[in-house]
Amino acid sequence: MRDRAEIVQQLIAWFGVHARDLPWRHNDPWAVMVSEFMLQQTPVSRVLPLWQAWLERWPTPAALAAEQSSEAVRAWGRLGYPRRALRLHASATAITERHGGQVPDRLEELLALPGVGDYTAAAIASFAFGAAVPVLDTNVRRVLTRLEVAEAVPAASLTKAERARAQLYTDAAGQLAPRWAAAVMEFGALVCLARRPRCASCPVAHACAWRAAGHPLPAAAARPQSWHGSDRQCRGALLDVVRRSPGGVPTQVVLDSWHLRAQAEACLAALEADGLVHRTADTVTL
DNA sequence: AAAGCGGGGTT
DNA sequence: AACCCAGCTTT
Repeated sequence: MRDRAEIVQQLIAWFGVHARDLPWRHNDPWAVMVSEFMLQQTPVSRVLPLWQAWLERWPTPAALAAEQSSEAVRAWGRLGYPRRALRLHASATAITERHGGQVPDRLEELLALPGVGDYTAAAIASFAFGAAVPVLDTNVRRVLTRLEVAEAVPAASLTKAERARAQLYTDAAGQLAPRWAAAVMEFGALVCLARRPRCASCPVAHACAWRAAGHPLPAAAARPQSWHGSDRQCRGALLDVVRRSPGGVPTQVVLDSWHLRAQAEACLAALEADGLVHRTADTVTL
């Protein structure tokens, strides 16, 4: 019989010893929210310096909402997925207008904010407000899949079974649910690693079905679109040219920064449609 | 369910 | 060169 309460207790104990001292863990809900946006598909090490600069400049949602969204895109720099900057700015505006400038604490209200999905809503509710909700990020999905399903990698998309499983652990944690949420995520990030898990220093190896099965390898994953020459690389290159030129850049300079004219035209149009750049007669601005 | 969206560090 | 990273939105 699986003793989830024991696993919860052991990983919380592990967390007490090994948790990183990440700055957003002892800051206000807005600071937590900014960190969650930046951490979407982005490693902690790259987020740390930008998060600090962002909060010094915009310490509240109202402060960010008072700026043009283009300033948010510029400050986002090369963190990646710049639409996150637009969505964070739009969320700050919504919080200022609809929530009196305070980050909401209910899942339903959080989910209504642009750029906030299931994971981010649960993370803010748990980490900033102490809500007893499952927080299912890529780390937690991997940990629970290995513990109970005996597979190295979770399914491509979140399943009902995973949600139900995560809920069992949250229930088992009781009052310690927020602590559990932080602990199991940290455990996935530091020990139960995707590539080379450190099973020798795992406090719950005794309960791991994947380990018991002999660490079967994952099925070969589908190849993503190659980066070199992709629209994503093109968009990033074009946006970087615009971002580094206060006051705007001639359209021709932007287009000439990419080696394929047709692709550059299409990507610039897409960036404009996304609201990441704006075009006047013959110049491009943020 | 699958595709599109960034960028950089690690292996 | 492939893999990975505190995902969200649209189709």
